[in-house]
Amino acid sequence: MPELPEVETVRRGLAQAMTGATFTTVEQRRPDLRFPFPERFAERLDGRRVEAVGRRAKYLVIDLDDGTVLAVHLGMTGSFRVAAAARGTAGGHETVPGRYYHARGGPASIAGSPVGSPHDHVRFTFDNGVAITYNDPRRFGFMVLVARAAFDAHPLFRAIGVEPLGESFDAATLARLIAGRAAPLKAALLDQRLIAGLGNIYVCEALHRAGLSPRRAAGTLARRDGGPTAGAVRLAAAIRAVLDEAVAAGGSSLRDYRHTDGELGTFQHGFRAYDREGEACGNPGCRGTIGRIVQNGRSTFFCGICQR
DNA sequence: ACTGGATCCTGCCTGC
DNA sequence: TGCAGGCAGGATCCAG
Repeated sequence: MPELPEVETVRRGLAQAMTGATFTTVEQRRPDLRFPFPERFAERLDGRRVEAVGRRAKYLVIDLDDGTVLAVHLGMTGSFRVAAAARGTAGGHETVPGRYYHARGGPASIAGSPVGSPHDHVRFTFDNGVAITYNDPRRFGFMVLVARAAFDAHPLFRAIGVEPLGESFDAATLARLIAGRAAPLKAALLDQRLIAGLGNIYVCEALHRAGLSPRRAAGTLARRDGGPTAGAVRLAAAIRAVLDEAVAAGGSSLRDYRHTDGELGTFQHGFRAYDREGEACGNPGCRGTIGRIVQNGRSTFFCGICQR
């Protein structure tokens, strides 16, 4: 689900709501998500103050005042909803997360019930009056507690690759990462050990913008001396551009993704390839049509005419 | 080294 | 109308 732009949007919402606040209640409604919750999860959070809400790849990284990090992965369908502190009267009850939305249609339902969805798995409350609920129908998400000092060495995080919006990501870095690789570009860009945070949507979009075939061997974007080809320069720029634009739009809303305040991201309207099978390729001067193939079990959308 | 497939889950959409 | 099957933003594991 959520790829880098969606996780970054969630991060901003959580940072606004919980930075500086102290956990007063942690209600854990089932023993596991994708993995079991950490031992004594609620007790270990209770009374802790949130120092910062960060992001690494597709993980939310919440630093606590005792040197512990609460790291959260949203999987495919995880979401947080923030119910604001009771300043003013916003209707008396909060809306409920986890409603499903059609990819192209409007909301299937907006009205919330005060009871809560069966997929609300964790509810945090804070001393500033904020309540934050984690909802995850498919339960591919998970939460872990890690000592800050051990974070970089943790098995989940030690192999994570470069941040594509970070200063160190450029064409030269991209070329170095994929030099010598025979795997298709699509697979290489989805590999979190190389570049962290891209998923199916933004890989399709970046390759389309760069005019590169998802089937092409990744290593062909590195010159023999390891430097970037013109294609690598285009791809690095396309990755950064599409992520920047998506973050600015608050991410893409398909099915169940929403901001922590319930608003929808709008970048799905900016898709040029993803989920546009049969539609005209929008690249300048190209008269091709977007097609769909399956690579590594995932749909790839691309134009066979201008993506070489 | 890479690919394909299965797996963890639930729910929506399509087609029969 | 019902129901089975396919598919979905992630990620890991295994066999070949």
